[in-house]
Amino acid sequence: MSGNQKQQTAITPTREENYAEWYQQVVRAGDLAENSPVRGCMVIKPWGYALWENVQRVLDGMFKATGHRNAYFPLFIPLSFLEKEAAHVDGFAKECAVVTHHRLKAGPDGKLIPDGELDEPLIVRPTSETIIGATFAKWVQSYRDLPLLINQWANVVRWEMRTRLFLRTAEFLWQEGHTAHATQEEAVDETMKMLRVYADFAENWMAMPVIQGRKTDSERFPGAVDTYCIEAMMQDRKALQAGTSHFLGQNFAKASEIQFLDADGQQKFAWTTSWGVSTRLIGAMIMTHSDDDGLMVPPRLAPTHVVILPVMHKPETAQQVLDYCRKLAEDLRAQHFAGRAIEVEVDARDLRGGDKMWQWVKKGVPLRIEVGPRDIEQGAVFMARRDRGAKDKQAMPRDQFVQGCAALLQEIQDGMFARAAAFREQHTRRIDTKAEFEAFFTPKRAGDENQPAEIHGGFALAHFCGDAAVEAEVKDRLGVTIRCIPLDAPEEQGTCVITGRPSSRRVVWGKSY
RNA sequence: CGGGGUGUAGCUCAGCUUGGCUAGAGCGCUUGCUUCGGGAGCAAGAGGCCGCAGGUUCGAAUCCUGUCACCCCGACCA
Repeated sequence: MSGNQKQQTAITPTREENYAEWYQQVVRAGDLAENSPVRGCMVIKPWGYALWENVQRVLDGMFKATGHRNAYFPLFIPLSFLEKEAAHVDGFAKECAVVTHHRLKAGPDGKLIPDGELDEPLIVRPTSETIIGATFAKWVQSYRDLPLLINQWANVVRWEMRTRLFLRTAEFLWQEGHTAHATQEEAVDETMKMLRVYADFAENWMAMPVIQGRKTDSERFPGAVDTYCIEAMMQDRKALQAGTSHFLGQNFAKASEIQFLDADGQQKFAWTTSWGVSTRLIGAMIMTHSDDDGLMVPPRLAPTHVVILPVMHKPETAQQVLDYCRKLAEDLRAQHFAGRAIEVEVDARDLRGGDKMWQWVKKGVPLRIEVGPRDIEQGAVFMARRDRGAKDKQAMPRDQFVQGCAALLQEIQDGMFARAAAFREQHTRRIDTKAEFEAFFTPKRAGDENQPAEIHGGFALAHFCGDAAVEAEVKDRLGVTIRCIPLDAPEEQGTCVITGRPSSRRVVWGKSY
């Protein structure tokens, strides 16, 4: 062992030491993504993209099962489309990438300069309500054309000032559902149905507990009547909005003239919804589950469930070990978990064992199996779980492992959810006084006041009088916002934690991403 | 767009204040030996127009001017 102190964790700094930097290092160590030459845009690497593909696969199945069909709309949107809905313009105008030319020509110094100015500039979609609305207007003529249930998988661009891999990038991948309905009731039902789909996905696939709720007016999607969301608590106790579902009323239908002739012979505007989740979910997954040894992938979304590490440093047994591992992989692949064959990788790369093992730890693969000559003699495997310590390994009979693998994966999945739920529970507090509320969100500076804001706070369940000015003041002063008004919040008479005015329901307050 | 900062090897950086041998370190990479149910040791090696363009000078990574890019702190945000 070297003179340097042995590294205690695979990731430095730890979450406690510097949470933001820890996050960056987990992304890097997990080989998920990296920054690109284009400011604010990321390169998603194979392991990170495989996670996204699993998110896509599962969600796409859920969308299809609820009657939606995929389609694809243009990346470019005529500038005039954005102008059609006033609130929508306000919300997005400041972060639009604009295309003004369609050609390049060589300048005098050999540099390329834009040429061929467009009559009407195009914006790169920050979201597609307007272009899809214009299309729906053509598709919808009669009540028989409704409901129209469309989803698209796409990239969008929002020219953000500050970006962080997966959490906020200038370009990101997402899905956006857009639906049109004959009645308000139907559209509201759709909005809520898709919110539940997201909550189901977050909890049962990502192992991430979420609060379903409605946004206050100030946090609402530009142009929507109501915005609903799922909010999750990250390990720094900040809230992350992981998905949104909007009831758009007739706002966009009127802006885009989505009209139909109803059964009663009346010409009516449709009622529309939109809903989306993005690659931000990968960021949510990272910050919900990872530890100071790196990523921990929920088994049901893992690109690889089991990695087999052959111990082959003795040439005379190497082939035998490799054969045993390949056969083991084959037997495992015949098993099923969460609707697909168990994914197994035999890592026979010519690397030293420790390096290899730590790479997989940092990528968060749920199960690692080490197989050497000794195990083969005993018909055993040496098994390590990602949700336990990296050195915590146990020998078990090979066949028992194969038979029990799927159950073990589900056990890990359940354990991850339980751990995240307990964490959220631990940092959620019912608060009734202004003093306690402010103390909850004011970082205690232990000793060193130069220290960046340490991890503190969480979710405060407190009454709110509904005054947007109060909400703005709290945001300004404490950096705390109302994450949502929980759908399951019971009626409860109380007084606003800030103003003392009467309130009938607690809302969720927190700092957010 | 306001305030601050940085550009030197694949990565993280030292060197610059006070100009001067062949531009350095750690990690990573390649090769060999020894280790190895564990992120090992020793040795050798590859890799740089010192962001770019001018200028001052016998001589510039270092000083001057310009320029470009990026980072951090604010306002905005899935």
